[in-house]
Order: sequence, then structure tokens, then C-alpha cells
Amino acid sequence: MQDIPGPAIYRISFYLRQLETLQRASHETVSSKELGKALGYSDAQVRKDLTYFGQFGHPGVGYRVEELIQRLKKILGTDRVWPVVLIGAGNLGRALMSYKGFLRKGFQLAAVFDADPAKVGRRFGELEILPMEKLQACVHELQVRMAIIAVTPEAAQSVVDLLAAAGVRGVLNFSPTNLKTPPDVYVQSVDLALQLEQLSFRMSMGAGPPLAP
Amino acid sequence: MQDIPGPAIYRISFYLRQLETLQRASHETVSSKELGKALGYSDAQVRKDLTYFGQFGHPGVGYRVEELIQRLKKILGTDRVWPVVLIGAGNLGRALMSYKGFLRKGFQLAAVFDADPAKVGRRFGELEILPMEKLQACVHELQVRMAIIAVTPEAAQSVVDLLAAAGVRGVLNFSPTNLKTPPDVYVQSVDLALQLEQLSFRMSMGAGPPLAP
DNA sequence: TGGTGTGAATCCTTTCACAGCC
DNA sequence: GGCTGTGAAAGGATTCACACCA
Repeated sequence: MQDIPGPAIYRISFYLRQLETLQRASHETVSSKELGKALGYSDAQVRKDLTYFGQFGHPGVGYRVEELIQRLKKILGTDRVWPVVLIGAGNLGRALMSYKGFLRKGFQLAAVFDADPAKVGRRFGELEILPMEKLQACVHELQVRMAIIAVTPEAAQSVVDLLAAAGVRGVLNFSPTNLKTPPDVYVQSVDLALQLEQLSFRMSMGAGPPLAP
Repeated sequence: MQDIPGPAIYRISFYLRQLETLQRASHETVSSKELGKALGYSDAQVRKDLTYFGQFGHPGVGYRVEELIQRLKKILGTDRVWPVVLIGAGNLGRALMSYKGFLRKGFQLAAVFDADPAKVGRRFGELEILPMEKLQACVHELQVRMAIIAVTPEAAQSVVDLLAAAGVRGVLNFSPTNLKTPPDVYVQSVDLALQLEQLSFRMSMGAGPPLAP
């Protein structure tokens, strides 16, 4: 597979999300023009993006919704269920524990950990909060490759080090800090307050049209 | 102000975050090289980004941390406190209600709304959950320009329409759906499950280095 | 020496435009 | 007619390299 623009990979997720909406509305096929319009991209952009990964379209017809969904899931690696561990059972962590959207996309919270002894042992639905000492064994046992971090920024680096050592290869980080990892561990960060800051900037500028994402 | 690359605006937020970390560690000045290294950017990138907004550096010295923080805050519009309303008091919404990071960046939750009568009236700390009927009046009264949406994807579009009509100009959307707004309303979306999906993709590809954000 | 600011050059991404297919 | 896939062209963003400054 040659090299694919970073933004295109991001858009693939949006195509999939929109296709699932179309599927619920019983659309059998969709053209690059329709798909693009729904998401604010050009038709050429849609076609180019999709052909980075293969030839999924049918000339004169468009793309078959069901077929394209299956293909994109395979590309994104969500054609199966991934076990995920969550570190940090504070306000945000607990909200993530009961967030339905993860399972819908094929991610299952397998275990939750927290360093605070006061929290360890408490149950939320299926899940009991475990002490950090059990992290390594759990990751090995359940073959966990992905983790979500929702701890304080001060603790985040040491947690990600632990995770990397235990064999985790991908981390979704909600702590507002930059994490250093070996090159074989991929970190995706979401800083909630930073998102509001971006909003504030666009508005201070006079809220024109959205610039590049 | 001429046109600034979209990614650069995003990086400005990261520069600010890193500068605040440096400030806490009592650094007086920082060079573009140091700042870039901490965040994984080149020194040229840092200088180019900053000069889109003005000339903040001191040749031979670097950038003065305190000074640059003030300048960037002004650029991002966070040199003051913005009142923000939150719509949706489900799991995620309640976590956001008590998220400390917002206030630290100059965003204050002014009110919370939910359509569910069972939730209306319940208190969390300072905040009481209000019925949707009070939204319009509240936005006017408190001069609210920004909102956070944490409702179901089905409800999100009608909520954003309400907000736009009430005068809100910026929306941070946590619902996994595409929102249509007039061009003077800016929407910043965060799809939590989509973030995991991106992680899954990178890992399926063999978890190379992070591509463009 | 150590550092910024910046035009020029390079690199990457998106759009255009059209051949080919249903 | 409608639509995809794709090489070529255009448009943006990043890096280079150097003038200039403390």
C-alpha cells in the first residue's frame, strides 16, 4: 500500500459514518457526489480517497452502501471486536465506561484501572475498577492492544509508559499533555478544552467558513 | 489578516499548552527549536506559524514565555472568560459539567439543559439542569456565544438549530453526526468512537509514525 | 554564537477534466 | 445520461537556506 494523505484516512471514518446513516435510511447505493455533499467534500475528493484503498465503485451506478461499509470496516480494522482497557475512573473515565458508541464501532471495554485505592473495587455495571498492579497481567491475558487514558496530565506519561511496556500499541489520550512513546506505539490525543479554544479562535476571527480540518 | 493554514491554527493551541507547562517549570524563554522538539514539529514550522500572527521573537534570545502566552491567548480569544451552555446531561454531559479543564482555559459553564423531564431540576454542584424551554432566554440573558452538545445523534440537529436561532455562534459537538449550520455558526466536532477507529486503522497498518493530524 | 523572520524551493493534497464503463 | 477511476494541473503547506539581529 503506497502512502495515503493523513486527512484522507480521517475522512474514511466520516464516509463510513455517513454510509451507516444511509443504510439505516435504506439507501442501496450512493454516488460520490451525494456522499460528498452530505459531508462537505467535493465528489472528486470522495472518489480519490476511496481509490487510495481499492476500486469499490460501479460506473453508472455509484457505490453500493452495504458493500462499501464492509470494505471500509475492513480497512479501518473494525470488522471485529477489539478489547480496550481504560485507565482513570474519574468523571471523564466513568462517562467513557458507559459510552455506548464504542461498542457500536467494535470496541469493548475489557477492564478499568485506577491508582486511587478509594476507587478500586467499585463496580459500574459489568465492570469493576481494578488496581494498577493488575494492568500488566490483564493486558497480556486478554491480548489487549488498545487503551484509553483519562488520568491527570501529571500521571499520563507514566501510565503510557506502563501500557507500552505491557504491549499496548495504540492509545487514545484524553489528558491535556504531550506523550512521548516509542515509534511502534501510536497515540491519538483529544484535548477537550483545546477544542473549545479552537472554537473561540474561529469566533474571534468573525466565524467565517470552516478552514481546513 | 491574510489566510493562515488550518493546521497552523490548531498548532497554536499546542504551542500555548506547552508554553504553560514551561511557565510552570519556571522557564523564562524558549527557542523555536526547543518548542518544536517538545511537540514533534520542526523549528522552521514553529517560527512560520508564529509569524502568521505577528513578530513575537527576540533574535539571539528566543521567545519570552510569559509574553508569548499572553499574545497567543489574545489571538485565540481566551484572554477572557466565555460563558458556555451545555445541552445534554447524560453520562458524557455530566462528566463535562465537572471537567476542570474548561475553566482553566477560560470557559465557564453557565447553564445546562436537557429535554428529559426526569433530569430537569437535578443539581450537580453549582448547576441545576434546566428544561429546553429556558434555553433561548438564558442564551440572550447571559450573552452566551458558545455551546457544547452532548445529546443523541438523532436530537443533535434540532438542538443546533435552536442554538443558532438563539444567537450561539460556536458549537462543540460530541454527537456522532454531521451538523448543518448557517455559515456564521462554526461547529467543531469530536466523535469519541471515531478516534478509536483511527487508532485501529493505524494499528492495522502496522502502527508507523503518526501522520498529519 | 545563537537565535528570529522570510522568500524560494520542495513536498503534499486537492481539484480538474476526461477516458472508459454501465 | 450518469457515474467511476485517474493522470495532469493547480493550490497549499512545510522545509530550506540565508539575511539580519542581539
